[in-house]
Amino acid sequence: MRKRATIYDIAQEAGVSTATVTRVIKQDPRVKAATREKVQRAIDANAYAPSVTAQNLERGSAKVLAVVLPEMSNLYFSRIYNAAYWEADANGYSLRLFQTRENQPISREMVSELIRCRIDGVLFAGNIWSSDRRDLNDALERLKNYMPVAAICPPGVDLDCIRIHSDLVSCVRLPVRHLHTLGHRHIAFIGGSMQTKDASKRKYNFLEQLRLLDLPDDPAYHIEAGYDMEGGERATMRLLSSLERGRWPSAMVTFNDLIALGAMKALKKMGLHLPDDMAVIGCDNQFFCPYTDPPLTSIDLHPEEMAQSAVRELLLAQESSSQSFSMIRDATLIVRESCGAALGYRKME
Amino acid sequence: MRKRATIYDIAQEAGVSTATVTRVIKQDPRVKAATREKVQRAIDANAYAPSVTAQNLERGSAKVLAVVLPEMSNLYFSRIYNAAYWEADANGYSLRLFQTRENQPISREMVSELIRCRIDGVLFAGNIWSSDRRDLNDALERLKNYMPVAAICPPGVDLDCIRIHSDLVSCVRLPVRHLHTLGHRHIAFIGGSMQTKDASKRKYNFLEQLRLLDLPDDPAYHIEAGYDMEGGERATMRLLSSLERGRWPSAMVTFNDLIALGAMKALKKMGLHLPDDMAVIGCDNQFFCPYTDPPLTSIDLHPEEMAQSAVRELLLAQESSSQSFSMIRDATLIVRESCGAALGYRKME
DNA sequence: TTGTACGCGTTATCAG
DNA sequence: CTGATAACGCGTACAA
Repeated sequence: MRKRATIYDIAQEAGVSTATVTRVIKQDPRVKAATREKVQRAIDANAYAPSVTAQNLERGSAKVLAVVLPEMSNLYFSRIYNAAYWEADANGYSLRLFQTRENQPISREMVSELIRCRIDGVLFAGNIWSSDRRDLNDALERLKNYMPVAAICPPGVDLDCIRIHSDLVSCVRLPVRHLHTLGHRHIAFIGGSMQTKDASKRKYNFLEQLRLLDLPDDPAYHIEAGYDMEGGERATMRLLSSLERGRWPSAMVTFNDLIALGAMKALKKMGLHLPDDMAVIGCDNQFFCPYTDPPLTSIDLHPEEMAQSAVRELLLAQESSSQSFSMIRDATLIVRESCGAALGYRKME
Repeated sequence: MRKRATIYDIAQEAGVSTATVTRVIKQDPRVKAATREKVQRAIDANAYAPSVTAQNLERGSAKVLAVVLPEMSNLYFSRIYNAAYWEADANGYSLRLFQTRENQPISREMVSELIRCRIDGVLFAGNIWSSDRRDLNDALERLKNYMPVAAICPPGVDLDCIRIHSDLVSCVRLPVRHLHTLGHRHIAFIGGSMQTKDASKRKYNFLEQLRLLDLPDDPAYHIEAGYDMEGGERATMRLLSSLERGRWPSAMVTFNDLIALGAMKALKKMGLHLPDDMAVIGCDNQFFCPYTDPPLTSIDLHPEEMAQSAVRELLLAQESSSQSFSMIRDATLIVRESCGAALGYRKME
């Protein structure tokens, strides 16, 4: 491992001052061609590159944004990360990822770490909103003293920071209306876990939609399912086995595509055929949706755009210090074949 | 945005020197209880936390590892990242992700950036090995002057760095033997793109296996497919439509699970039924494998363990400067139902 | 037990 | 056009 050359070494070797070396590097025009060349030679000879750490200290900022996410098992989060990464990159910032341990919300240590690292702005996403409101607000208040804070969160979360909301109304209205149009009247909601703000919001909106469309609401039709395939599979088995066949719903709206995947497996195991015997709608429009059998109709929440906006606002907030901002990106229904719509089905009851 | 307190502010407020403040923070026992308390109060009052940037400058290292990956669309890479993240974390290091643009290999700028940031060790993964060997070696040589370098790469890559090899022999031998055992004789290989070291290695090993098992080798049976579902779907259509029905293979080994997903869709579109009409084996054992229809038999390359080893060796190499190391983690066949094995099928010809 | 003074590698300011 | 020098925030000898 070679010893790193410093700006002093270069200055000495070129017989100039450090200031001149900096000027050469910064392409400052007011430096004699001969001098420039001398310095450049020394730089090349030593493969010299200024230390970012020292630059950061001098500048008083490392030009780093942070994104705090629950462990990136779910592709939804890597989409957020990716979009944020390139948006930061485009603005000359780098992005550091902080992962929270297994469903643990933000810890005090993580907040400290964020502050100690002199992060220039932080974006939160994922279900950290379920944690104790007091703790969360404390953490936020502490952070806000030092950096702009943004969150991708359900609408109505009363956090005092830049809020980018996913459209949890459309997110459930769209599928319900779609199913209604196709003639379905008995629709189930297979959701996350209801302690979560996100899931409970969706369930609330779901019931609201049923009411609006004058559809029957059977309490047995909304059921917790966690956030992954296993959860979806189990929840579906539970739902169907707890009801006699005649009371089965004819369609299911799921919290996300992973749950839908599990649900579809359960349905197949029960001998049901999609979309004839059961319609299914997922959420997140993940990469595998076109490749399930049948291809899964889903909702796109546009996480990339949300992340991009978040980063932009974070960067803006650094100067204008307008810490308050709130926007909502509406959801889009992507119709495939898991409800039969693309096939021209129409449910008759 | 509050002005950050520095160690000077604290020292002044507590009426002591900066050295004492440091001692209190570092829990140095040789400091009078009264003084300690005074200082601690000042620290708390200002929510003071030492600047990591300054610490880094002083220490001469930021305790950062880097991992260079092609854009994380493929879950395979997030598994690597995640494992590396926690292993680094457990050792007091943080992990920075550098993504290469759309199939571009390592750029000169990225190498410079790595050096400028005083990264303490870098891990490469993904198909950057296809790039011009000269460029790659230059980049590596340059990097190795400043930090240990590790790579997760196909066996036989003659890179002079810490090499963690995925087992590209077992990775294709296992599926071929499995299929052979089940009575298949006409096996196709739907692979990445053959300019890639990885894919061409696998194809080579695939042919080797056919020879060993005395199976017929039809050139029409190996076909490029890229790396995603679309590629797999197209390749499969191409394969089948170019052959009259009698010459169709009875089984397909695919480069990865995404390709398998696409292939399964194509097969269904052609009216083929799995596993009766065609057996399929994927690679990577991704999360959705148990949820395809039928559940997809796949190979686990154990990317997590490879990443973990890589990080460990990187950390070790910092001191011992033993830059050369090479290990191989063998692959595991995960049998599900896409070949009928779990169902007790046996092909008769 | 505590304080002084310097180094870490840059950049910016001000003088020349 | 170029060179000293202070500052960035912290840790650490060394001294007291």
